[in-house]
Amino acid sequence: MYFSDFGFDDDLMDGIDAMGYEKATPVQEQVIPHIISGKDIIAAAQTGTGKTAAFLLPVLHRLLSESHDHHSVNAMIIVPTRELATQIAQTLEGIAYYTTISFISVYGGTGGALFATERKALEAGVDIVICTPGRMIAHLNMGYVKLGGLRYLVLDEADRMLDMGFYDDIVKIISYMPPQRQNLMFSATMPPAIRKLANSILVSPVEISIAISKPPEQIMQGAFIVYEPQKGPLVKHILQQKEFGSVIVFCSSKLSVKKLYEELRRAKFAVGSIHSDLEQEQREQVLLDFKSHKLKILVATDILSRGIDIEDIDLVINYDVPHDGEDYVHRIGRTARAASKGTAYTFVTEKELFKFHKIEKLLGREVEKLPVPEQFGAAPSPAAKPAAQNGGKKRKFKKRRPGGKGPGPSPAPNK
DNA sequence: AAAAAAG
Repeated sequence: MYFSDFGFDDDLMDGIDAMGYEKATPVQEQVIPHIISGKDIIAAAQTGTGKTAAFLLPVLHRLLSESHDHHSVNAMIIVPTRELATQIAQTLEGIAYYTTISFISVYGGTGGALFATERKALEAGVDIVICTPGRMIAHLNMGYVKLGGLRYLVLDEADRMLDMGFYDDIVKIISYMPPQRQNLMFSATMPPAIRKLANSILVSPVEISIAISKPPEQIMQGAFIVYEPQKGPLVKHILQQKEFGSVIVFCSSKLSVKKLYEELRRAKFAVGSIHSDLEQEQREQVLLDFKSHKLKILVATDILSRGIDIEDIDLVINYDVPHDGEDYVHRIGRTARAASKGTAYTFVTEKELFKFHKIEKLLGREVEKLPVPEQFGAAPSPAAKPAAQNGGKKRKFKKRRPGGKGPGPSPAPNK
């Protein structure tokens, strides 16, 4: 199906053409007609599937083809991270270029001048607002936000937002909205908490499921089973191979990001880092530098694992094993965008083997174990299971009581 | 079990 088949507004079509969009993705094909017909939607869809345009285009089309209140916010898109808000605003800027639609992104970490600009827009009315929850609540608390004409609510990365503890914030923001509105909810996964949220805000929604929780086939996945001290030298070794262009190295904590960033910086790599301890201005600058290839390597927390679409990343390194399979899929999905090829390496220490096996289970296949180059010394055996191999080290798990009954675990004593 | 988000 082509975008010209949806009957979009002419000015909107000009923007679509200018962006080079031609064929609709499966998500777009399924979601757009329902949104145009006014239905509430709950969609299981991952990033990189064209999800953003799937909700932006029909909402824009409806705003353009129906009369709406110019002295109110008309559509609100709530997202989990500031970077995602910025990215959606950029996409919107492109496709709405030839239209009269006004929009603003509203998120924290920015100074007084920007806050005042946000306030003006929210007070005077703006067609589309893209926001993170905290900053929106700050504005709502001041009482000047005009939501009387709000007719569209989009919750993007809903599962992520709940993970981050935004449930109450979302409910609070919605409590300011008129009940007559169209609700669109997008989530990579559909755990019970998402169902609950959906039940409480969606009205007889159409359910759409496209996402299979699997990474694209064209990503070459590999894992290095290593000892912790081997990680630093190994990552430098890989980064020195000149065949890679842009690389993202994911760590599972801010501390780990900071340490690795310092180590790579001292080794004279063109490296940047991004995590929530940085000033918003730095976060944005680093991302710009990375996108413009001034920085070839970006060390990041999971702040970048979801939703962020950066072109030409050909290698993702998981310096730490991600906390769950979903995070893994999202992280490595940063590479091989738009059907290009990509490589994803994961460093797995003995401690993380169990976690990694769980991820492989979710993937439904084993990730190839790559040999650690000899110069880094002996590595743990890939077959090692934390419980099976403890080469002389202290046993970490509890000994079964001698009189213990049956094969089941004995009750753990309260320590 | 960690990240992110309001100052």
